[in-house]
Formats: sequence, C-alpha cells, structure tokens
Amino acid sequence: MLINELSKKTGITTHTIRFYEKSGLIKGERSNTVTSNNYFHYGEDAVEKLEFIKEAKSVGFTISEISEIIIAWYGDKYSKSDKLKLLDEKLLSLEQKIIEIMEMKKLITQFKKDVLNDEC
Amino acid sequence: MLINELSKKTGITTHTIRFYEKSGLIKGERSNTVTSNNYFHYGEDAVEKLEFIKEAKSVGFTISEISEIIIAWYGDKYSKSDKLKLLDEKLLSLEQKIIEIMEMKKLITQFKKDVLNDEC
DNA sequence: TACAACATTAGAGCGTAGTCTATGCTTTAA
DNA sequence: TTAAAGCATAGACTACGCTCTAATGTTGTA
Repeated sequence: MLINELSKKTGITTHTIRFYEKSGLIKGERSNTVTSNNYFHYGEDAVEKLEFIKEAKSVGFTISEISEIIIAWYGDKYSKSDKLKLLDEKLLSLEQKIIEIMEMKKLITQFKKDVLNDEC
Repeated sequence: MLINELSKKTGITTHTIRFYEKSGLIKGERSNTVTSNNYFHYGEDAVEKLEFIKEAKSVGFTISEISEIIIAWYGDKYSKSDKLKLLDEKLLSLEQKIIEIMEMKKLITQFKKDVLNDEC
C-alpha cells in the first residue's frame, strides 16, 4: 500500500509517518518493477509497527527506545540473546514505571486526605 | 532559604527552579524587612513541591498537570470539592497509565516469544 | 487532455521542558 | 576594599517530537 492508505489504516498523518520513516522506525520499499515513480510501498508490518508505536508512545517510551524495541522485534541486526536481553530490559523499565505510578497514587491519595482535613 | 540552598536540597539546578517559578509551580517570597536586595526566599513547602515535581514528571505528568495538582494541594483557588474532583481525575489517569503499561508488557512478552520461536 | 489527488524531498516552524549566557547588582570572606 | 560567589532578569539556544509549507513530479478520472 502507499502512504495515504497506511495513514488511513492507522490514523497517523502522512507527515508523521514520514517523520517516523526518517527516524528509522518503519521502512517502505520502492518497487523494482515500477520505474516511472519513486513511491514507497508499505506492507502489513508497517501497520503493525505504527500501531505499536502509538501504544509505546502512550506509555512514555521515546522514539529511540521504540526504535530499539522494533529492531529487537523485527530486525536482524541483533543476535537472539541480545534481542531477548533488550526486551527484558524494557519489561523491567515497565515494572519500574508501575512502581512509580503506585507511589504517585499514594501521594495524591494523601493530598486528598489533607484537603479533607483542611491541612493545607 | 535562598535559591542556592533550595537547589542543593533538591538536586534541581537554580536554572530549572527559576523555570518552575516562572511556570507557576513554586513561589518564593521577598523579605519585607530587607530592602537592599530583591532575593527570593523559599520555605520547606518549596522543597516539598520540588520533590513532588520530580516524581510527577517521572510518571509522565506535564508541567501544566503538575501545576493543577499543586494548586489543588496547596492553593486556595479551588473549592474543597473542586480540589477533590481534580485529584480523583489524576488518580483515574494513573489507573489508566497502569492499564496501558500492563498491555505493553503483554506485547513485549509476545515479542520475546516470537524471537524465541524465530517468528520474525 | 486537463486537473484533482497523491507522491517525493528539503527545510521551516512549533510546543514542551528545560539549559545556558550576558548583564548587572549584592553579599561575603580574605 | 577588593575579589569571589551568589542573586535577579531577559533572552538566546537546545532536544524531542512532531507539523506544515513549498516545490516538483506522477497517477487517475472526467
């Protein structure tokens, strides 16, 4: 599919898709049969990756972290054990985020008590 | 205390403290007895707020969200019930973040399985 | 064949959250 | 008393993650 269709399928603008492509998160391919243009073609993997990027962004991963995960997931740059190591690190960082959020919940719950008791 | 001491106590640079002050997150006071300078003085509340800001940032709250929370916590701009409502909203958004992180954990765990099974 | 719709690249602009520099005044310690 | 350290303000600069514009070429439908 071309970029416009990819955009419609994912709800991500073509501008942003191109930005992600420049950032190395996804990769379109030029047809080796068509020579009249230099349009990029995308497969279902691009849809999958873009959906992943949306979710990964919402949990606070940066573009470069997302890039690492995608390379560990799809790429052939790392060895199997390196991929697993990287993914485990990301799982750990997610655990850490949950802990921090729990602590923040406690804090805000305490703020609520303070408000109720007129302590500030 | 003056800004330098506040900085040392919290580990936040004076530049960033001033940035937070401009953003309305903390507020120093000028002494009404000293007239030879216009230095800002900070109390323990500033330390408390800055520590909170650090934690709130790490869970992904923006400056303007943090500002809202601090106003609900310390300020007298909102009514009691408005404060509680705002804090409850923030608690809900934290619950939502946890759910998203759980989903991301599932995804990455699946990626690990894919890697192990050479499925990508 | 005209023209709208879509493709590409390069590069400018923007909001957020700092980070740093310059300038000038004040305080403090030698 | 003088030099170093600290304080204030204004404004420039930076990184990240987009977002948009301009210029130009291609495709598809009336």
